[in-house]
Amino acid sequence: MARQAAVKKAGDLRHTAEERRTEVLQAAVAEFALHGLHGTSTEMIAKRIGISQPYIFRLFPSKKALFLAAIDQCFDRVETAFRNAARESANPSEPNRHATASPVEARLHEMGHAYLRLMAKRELLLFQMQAYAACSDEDVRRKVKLRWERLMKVTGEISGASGDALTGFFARGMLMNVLASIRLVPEKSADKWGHEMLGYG
Amino acid sequence: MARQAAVKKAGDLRHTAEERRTEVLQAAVAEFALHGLHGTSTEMIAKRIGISQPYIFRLFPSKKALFLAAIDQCFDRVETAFRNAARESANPSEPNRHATASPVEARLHEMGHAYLRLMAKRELLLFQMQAYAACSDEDVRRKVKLRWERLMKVTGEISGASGDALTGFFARGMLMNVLASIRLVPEKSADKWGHEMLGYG
DNA sequence: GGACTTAGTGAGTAATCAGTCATAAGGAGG
DNA sequence: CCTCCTTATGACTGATTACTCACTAAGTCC
Repeated sequence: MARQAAVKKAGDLRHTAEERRTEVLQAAVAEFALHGLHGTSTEMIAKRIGISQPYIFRLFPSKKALFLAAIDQCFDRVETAFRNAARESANPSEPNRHATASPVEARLHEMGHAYLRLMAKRELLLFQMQAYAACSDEDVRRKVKLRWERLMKVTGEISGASGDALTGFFARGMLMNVLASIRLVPEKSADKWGHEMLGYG
Repeated sequence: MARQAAVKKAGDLRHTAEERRTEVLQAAVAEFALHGLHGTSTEMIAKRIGISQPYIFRLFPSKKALFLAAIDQCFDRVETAFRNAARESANPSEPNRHATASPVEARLHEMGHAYLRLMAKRELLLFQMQAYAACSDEDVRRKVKLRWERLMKVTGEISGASGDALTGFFARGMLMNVLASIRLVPEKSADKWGHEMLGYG
């Protein structure tokens, strides 16, 4: 707060390292999503938020470390969205949509919608594909594998689903990822299509 | 034939441009699968088959053109495998495995197995992921989209499946791709797991 | 054996890259 | 005012890149 009391020359401010780190991370997700680990230069990331390229290396030890942090952020966002969706489906703020569905189905339904909303921005969607593609790198693979295991466990726990229902849920999600990556589905009808795809039309 | 009559000093032979092109294409699939479009240098590809790096550019106009050719080859192999599988399931050389299944189910079953066999080599599997990841490039995206549309059409035609059955078939395939990419599944039980995953256990 | 075509390479180029380092400059506390 | 810490950059480096070009040599036809 003391810092905020100082006069603000717009855009001239210095930020804390922590603020910058999150900025860089966000920019990194955006750039990595478009061009992948090897196709993205640290300069691209720096330019996106208007800092110098060397400063990236003060905030992250290497480009790969930044990529790994981006993976964590990506999975965190999915996990959070799933938790919120499951919580929302607990107190039915949306009445009479699927009165006949079981609680488990209702939660999966809500989580499917949450996933669609998250991926509609395309940034997370494309970054996810880049993360899978970069899995020939052992560090990347380890991290992605770890987060997948955790996501499946968490998803099973909070939805109550298991076995075929859970597998089917993730399977439809992955197909959606691919088809959305290549824009096989007309943009305009993506919403409707997504809901049908996920089996909750 | 006239060419073959000449004395062969092992390894000293010159090949036709066409032979080299297929060699290069094969090497390209292997390298691109591991390191992606941007992570693979033309030198890596050249070294793999023991030719000079500049010669690549006599056989293909650019690195991207080579990548696009690799995409075609990848989808061709899947398509061929599917066609063969459907043909095989027509004359039941394997009796009494699923006597109760409908012809459509039997064909999908056989095609699922064929896909597992193809992907077991991991080369096509990983290259596929690289192709999806490279879809921010418009030329790549166009080609992948085209081949996907064609693959879905062909698959529907030769299997007789449609709607949910077809969607489910591809969805399970994509989930398998991802989980196999990150080796989430223990290598030893991959076969059994794959069959269960595809719903034909 | 000589002329012509085709396979194949060595040497280079201009550009780009991740990462380093010395140093500037903003702000807080005295 | 001065001191000290942190934010931030400019200038650089050695390595790597896709791609070009002039050239060699192998094989073919007459």
